[in-house]
Amino acid sequence: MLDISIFRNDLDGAVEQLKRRGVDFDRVHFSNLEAQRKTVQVQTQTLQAERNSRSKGIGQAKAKGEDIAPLLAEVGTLGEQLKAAEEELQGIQRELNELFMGLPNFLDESVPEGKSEDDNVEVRTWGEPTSFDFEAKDHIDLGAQLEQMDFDVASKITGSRFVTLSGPLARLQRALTQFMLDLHSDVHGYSETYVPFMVNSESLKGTGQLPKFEEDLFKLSGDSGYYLIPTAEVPVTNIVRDTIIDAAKLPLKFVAHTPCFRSEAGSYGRDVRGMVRQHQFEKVELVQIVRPDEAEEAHEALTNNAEMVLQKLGLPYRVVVLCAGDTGFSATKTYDIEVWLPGQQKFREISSCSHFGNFQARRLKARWRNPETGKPELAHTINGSGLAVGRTLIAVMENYQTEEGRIRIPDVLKPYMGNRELV
RNA sequence: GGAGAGGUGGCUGAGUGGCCGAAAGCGGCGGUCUUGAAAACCGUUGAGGGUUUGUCCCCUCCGUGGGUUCGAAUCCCACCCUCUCCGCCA
Repeated sequence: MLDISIFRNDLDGAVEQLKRRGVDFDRVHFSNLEAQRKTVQVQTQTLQAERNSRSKGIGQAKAKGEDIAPLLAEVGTLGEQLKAAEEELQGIQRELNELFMGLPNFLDESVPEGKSEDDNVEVRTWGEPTSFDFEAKDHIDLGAQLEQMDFDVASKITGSRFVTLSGPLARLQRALTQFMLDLHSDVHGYSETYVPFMVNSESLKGTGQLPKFEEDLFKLSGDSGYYLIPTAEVPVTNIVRDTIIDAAKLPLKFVAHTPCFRSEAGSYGRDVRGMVRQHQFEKVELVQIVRPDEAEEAHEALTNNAEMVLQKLGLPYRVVVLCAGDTGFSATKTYDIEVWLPGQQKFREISSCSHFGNFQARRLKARWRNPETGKPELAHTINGSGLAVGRTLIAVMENYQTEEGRIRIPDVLKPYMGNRELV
């Protein structure tokens, strides 16, 4: 959530910021609401103060054994007035809160202008697109030929956008997961974390998926109100919800492997074939909770941590910075890492590394105690995939395929694959 | 699923209608002492918001949401969560 005081102090600037995101902020509506809030809040608090002092007076009179009947009569309709004022204030505050919960984060100055993913800006590339002296297949054909990847069986079991893996290919996915977890925990200093795969709505509000993006989520039936997680970001970041973190403990660095569940509402017709876009996929997620003054550096570092997975695997990729129109709701700046997929002759997103500033922290009430001021201040949150395992599996298959349709196993994965050479 | 206990400040834990934003202890911070540290002693120490820049005043917060009352941490109702015992179970 954005800081409402920015809107109070510099409405023009705030409106301008939102315009970059294509949000047309209704400043008249806001100003009216805010003026009402001010009036009603002062009125409410005045009435509360009066109630408090009169009640105190009655208590003291009673203690002295005086007659309190006249005092009680004086209170009169104060209670009713107060109740009415409190209800009005509550209504206004609810409206303001709803308004602000629906506003996206301000963008970082360095985010390029633009409307769609076509306007994202390449920051760097690593490696050269893999070339073959034969006709390269995509992962769908490779998986089918190996008879270790089956979309038809999955659609029988469940429906579209699911897959089954079997044999060495299933193990390869597990190997990738293990490799990523080990790299991030042993080398990059993240703390391995296991979390629930279902979360309550408070957690989803905290990280920004709710209230605006409910249609992207799978909600469980029954009374629990729980949702399947769309990313480990939700449970992991919510570890620090409603906490004040000791400055000495920062930065907090978590790595978690979870399945992710997404309804993919609105993506009908996109990537319908293959494993690129599924309702369920595996992901290794990196999350950092940091001091504001270290956030930008941490965002770069986290992105590099994710890139390192691809470098170790020898998979060519590029990094792009998302433009204004493509940057997600809660993020102030996002780098996407895109891996080269020979089957599509394209770079495809395999990781999204975002800096949220204090946007999530304000919703989460995630704070740290600044030793300089002694006061709690909002932390900054950063996260990124390190990496999307399913898509990494695809990338390995397509980039490491042989003419016979087998998959060579990257060196770093061999220990996890019983030292075999080929799938 | 059945029975019971409990949710209070960074932590432990008192508090059953007004003197309670809340005892005490621990922890933290500052100081005295010390070559330094520890110990001891003294002081200090919750969060959020309004108003205002007069740092004086005011408001809210004792799991959450309602209710009773002039007045609620304290009484009533609902819900959530934690723990213990029994049953069941991966």
